[in-house]
Amino acid sequence: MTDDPPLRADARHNRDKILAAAEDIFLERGAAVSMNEVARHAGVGIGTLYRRFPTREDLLAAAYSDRFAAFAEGMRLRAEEADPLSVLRTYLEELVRHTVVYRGFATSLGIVLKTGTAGCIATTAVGQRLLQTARDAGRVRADLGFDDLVCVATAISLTVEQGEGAPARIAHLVSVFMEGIAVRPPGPAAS
Amino acid sequence: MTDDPPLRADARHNRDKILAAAEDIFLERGAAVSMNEVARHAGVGIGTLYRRFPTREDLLAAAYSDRFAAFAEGMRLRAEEADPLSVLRTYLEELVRHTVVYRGFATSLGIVLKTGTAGCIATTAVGQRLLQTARDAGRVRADLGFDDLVCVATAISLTVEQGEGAPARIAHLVSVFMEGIAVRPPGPAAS
DNA sequence: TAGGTAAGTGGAGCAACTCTCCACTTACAG
DNA sequence: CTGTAAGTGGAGAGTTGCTCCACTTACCTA
Repeated sequence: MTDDPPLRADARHNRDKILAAAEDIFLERGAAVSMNEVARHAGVGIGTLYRRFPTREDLLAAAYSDRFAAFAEGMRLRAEEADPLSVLRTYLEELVRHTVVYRGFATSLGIVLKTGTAGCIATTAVGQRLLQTARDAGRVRADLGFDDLVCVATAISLTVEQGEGAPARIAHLVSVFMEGIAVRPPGPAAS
Repeated sequence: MTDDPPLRADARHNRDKILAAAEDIFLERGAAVSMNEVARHAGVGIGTLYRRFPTREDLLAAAYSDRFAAFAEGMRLRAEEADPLSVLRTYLEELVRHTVVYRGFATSLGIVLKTGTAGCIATTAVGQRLLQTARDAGRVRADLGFDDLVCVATAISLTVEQGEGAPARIAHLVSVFMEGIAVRPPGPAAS
């Protein structure tokens, strides 16, 4: 969409330093770490940081871009699988798994996905496509939107973060969302 | 649990002023408003506010206590109704409805419910009881805990907040979680 | 009714944060 | 080599959350 003018060599170098430092420090101290600290850790001035990444979400999105791009590509390859519900479940589980990599990232997920980073665009696009496929196959309620999926991923990430044992809990909560709370009435088992 | 010593008359009066101001200002500006502003609006010093409510969650919980207490009492009266699923659905809907009263409260719901306020204790207790009843009747997944319900309520509150038209959307999302995302296999319609 | 005292008060002040602005520096095209 | 547009860093303004403590006051006791 926006093809920004190419960066000068020194600027590009600083950008890389910032991203490397952000990755480090977000992993270690969570996504709410102060911008000053990121700048100091990267060895650049605070002004430089803000010039390149005007908001925290921009920085988070950039730091996540590769991760999200790889995730989206992986899901794209599975998009044509036989069972669209199972692919959708995997998508949700993975999205949460990536979200909880940085502690405190969950609350920003919705905003970050809208920043327009390559990885975020790809993640959104493939998610919408998986949902559409499942909907077309009549396997998913017609009134379910992609925003609902993001909402669910956010909530699960939030609880997983502030609770203890993670991976099993993610699968469990995704399953609650997929299968519902109520027990299915015992009918003829359809495939 | 903790039966704190009774407050002096002036302290009690200030506490009431703070709660009234908090209610006002949370309604108008959301749950993230600054503590300074709450104190100013209440006409007390910031020190007084912090002495009485050491954390924002404590203040939120206190401001919500009456609301939650009334809600819990209402649900308690319906606990013996014939259909435990329908009561549980109502519980979820109401919990969300109360949560979205203050914009930005959703993310704190889990923490606030654990603060030990009378209303919060009652709300938790009645929710656990409704869930237990539904579980005993085999109408709800056996692996579903109260924390999961809170997680669901958080998720719904989050999307409702940032979306538009509210009450229908709440009912819709609650239904998504109650019945699941997947379309039911077309079988003989069980009641 | 007075007086001692523990409880309560308010706000100055500190530390930490976000973000802007601009005087200086530097890469690079011509 | 040089002009200049792009880039830099950090001082500083404006907000917060929260503490601390010199003062004030309600309430018990005699």
